[in-house]
Amino acid sequence: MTTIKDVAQLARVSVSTVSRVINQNGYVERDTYNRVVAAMETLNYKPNAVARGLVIRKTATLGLIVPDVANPFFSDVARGVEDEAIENGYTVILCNTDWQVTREDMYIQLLRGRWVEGAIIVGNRAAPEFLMHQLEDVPFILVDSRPNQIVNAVWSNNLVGGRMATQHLIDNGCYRIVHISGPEGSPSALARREGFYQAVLSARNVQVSVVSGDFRFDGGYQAAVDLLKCRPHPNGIFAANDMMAIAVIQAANEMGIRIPEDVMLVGYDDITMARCVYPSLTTVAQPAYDMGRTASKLLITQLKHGVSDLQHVEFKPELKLRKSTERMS
Amino acid sequence: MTTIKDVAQLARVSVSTVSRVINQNGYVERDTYNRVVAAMETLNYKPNAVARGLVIRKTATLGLIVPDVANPFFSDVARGVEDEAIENGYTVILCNTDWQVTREDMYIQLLRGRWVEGAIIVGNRAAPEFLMHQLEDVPFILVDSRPNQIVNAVWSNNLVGGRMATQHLIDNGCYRIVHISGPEGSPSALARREGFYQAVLSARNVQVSVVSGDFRFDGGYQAAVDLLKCRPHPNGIFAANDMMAIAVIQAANEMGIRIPEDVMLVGYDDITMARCVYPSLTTVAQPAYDMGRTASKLLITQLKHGVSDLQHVEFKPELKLRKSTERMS
DNA sequence: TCGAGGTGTGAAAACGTTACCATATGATAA
DNA sequence: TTATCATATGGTAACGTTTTCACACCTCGA
Repeated sequence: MTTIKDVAQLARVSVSTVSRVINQNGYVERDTYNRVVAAMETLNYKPNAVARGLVIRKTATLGLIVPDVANPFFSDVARGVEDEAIENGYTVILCNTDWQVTREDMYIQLLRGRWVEGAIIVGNRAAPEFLMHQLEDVPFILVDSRPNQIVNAVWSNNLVGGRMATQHLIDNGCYRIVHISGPEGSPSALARREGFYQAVLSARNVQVSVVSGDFRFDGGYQAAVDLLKCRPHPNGIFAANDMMAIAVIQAANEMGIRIPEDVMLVGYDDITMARCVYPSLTTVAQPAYDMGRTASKLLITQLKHGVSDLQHVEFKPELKLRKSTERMS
Repeated sequence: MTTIKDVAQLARVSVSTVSRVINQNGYVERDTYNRVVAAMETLNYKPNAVARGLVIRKTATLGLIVPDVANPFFSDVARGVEDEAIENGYTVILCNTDWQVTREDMYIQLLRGRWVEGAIIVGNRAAPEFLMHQLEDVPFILVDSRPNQIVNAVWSNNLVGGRMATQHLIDNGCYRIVHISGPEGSPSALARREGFYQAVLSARNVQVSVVSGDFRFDGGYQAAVDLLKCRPHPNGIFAANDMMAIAVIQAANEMGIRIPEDVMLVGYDDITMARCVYPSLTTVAQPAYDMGRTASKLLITQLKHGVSDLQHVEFKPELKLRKSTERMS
């Protein structure tokens, strides 16, 4: 490992001078400059960000914590965050919690220990108060969280979304409706389920139940198989996200159950694939990329201009009608 | 920001003692220990990993660079890498290059500057020699790269895979075959294209062409629309990955072109969705999760037991036959 | 000729931590 | 009694940077 000292020695100058060359500040003679640059070149020297960070206490890095990168919604959010960050000279450290609270906590420690300048936490499981305590002086913003009055957040209204999805099933005549819920502890999953309850509560003659999923294909598949084995099986399913909804389609296909004739299906997220499956999936859309981008922008603004007021941005969910709930009459 | 000094002061001990408490080494009296722990608690003290890293030169962190987290293949690799890493006490910093060489380079600098102990680079665009130069003494392993004799690597044989996919189209009677290629600079895309050429070269009476895609849905969609507008349009398409293949399905659906009757289609990767689209997608499977996991394991073994011999692990691609190439006769 | 101010350079003190060495106390063995 | 050893703690030098201060040199105008 070559250090600034080695460079200084080879260039026959002090470390101060090398530092000045690296950071392009202070006076340094043309000749000296060239000598230093040449020395850095021959030694393949790269300044050590760890030591640098220790001194200047700036890292130009943002931390991004997501529950599951393999989920298209979250990876789109991540892309939005990253694009905005890079345009503003920040780099992004992405951490994947796999929906585990312990991993979330671990990565928060990691980020704080690495002195990220700000953090974006998507689908946080820990309470906002706890996060504030953990992150202490690191500004952060939540995405896809529950609305709350304590911290900055970007979210789409999952309560309304869940209600819309469910109401749509009811309006289409479904009367045995099942909700495949997201993982316990996911704020958006919780809100969607609440929306589901709100909708069915005001409906007449509707049998409902909720089974728990995990926002993953496999979990959704398992839930769907169990569900569709029942006699009589539900005639309306609201899956808490598209991955699970697509798993339902898969299971139904294999079991010879027709969608939408035998059972109608609504998903959530409107991932790209929702249009491509057969039958195409009715789903509640939320603008993942924009949400990420917005969160990133808000956080960066705060970093650049100091603390600001509490910022809340809400996106409106939108029901996309497709074949999986089309009436055949 | 509270430091070890603050803790020492509050607990009325020296920083050395606090350090001993934190790292659980050396002698420290029960009473002192408790006092220090209490002090850390009240101050909400978290050791600073930056400073720590500077001294002990170990970070227990791995760097993972992927071209596109939104691509299911890469996110599955990432999950594999991460699961293995965490089981071994490492945390993973994930970086997303968006297929841009500049970002890849930027993140390599970042990782090196942050003193990751090892790096896993997926679908590298830069040459291995360049990476060796850049990363210098940071051990690393390539995933989904070209086979080469210089660095450790885990890959599946994309050449054979590309050949298999193409041969399958030929065997099914396709005679106007188009390959939608992956992004320029992606090693696996390149190999698949070579496999394509090898297969068509040994075939008689086959018209071929190659158009370039980007491994993304949108790029594949655009390519597909252009392609299917031609008269006569191709009757066999080999898309370099499943995302683009699914985009082809989408485009074909919209244009009233039937798959497989009018045009047969093969993808690559066997992502979960490949089974769910209509028609289900014939594709070349590679075990993304296992590849990531293997790479991670290899790297960690090397880190723990010092330099080892050059390690190469090859996975065999496997053709999954589904409806998109089913003969209707 | 002198001082002011711009230019170029180096020494040394931070940053927050760990590791090593020194010192002190008490217990045990010769 | 004295030497040895385990236990407990503090002081201090690193780690690789940046930044501040100090000093030296040069040029220019009065």
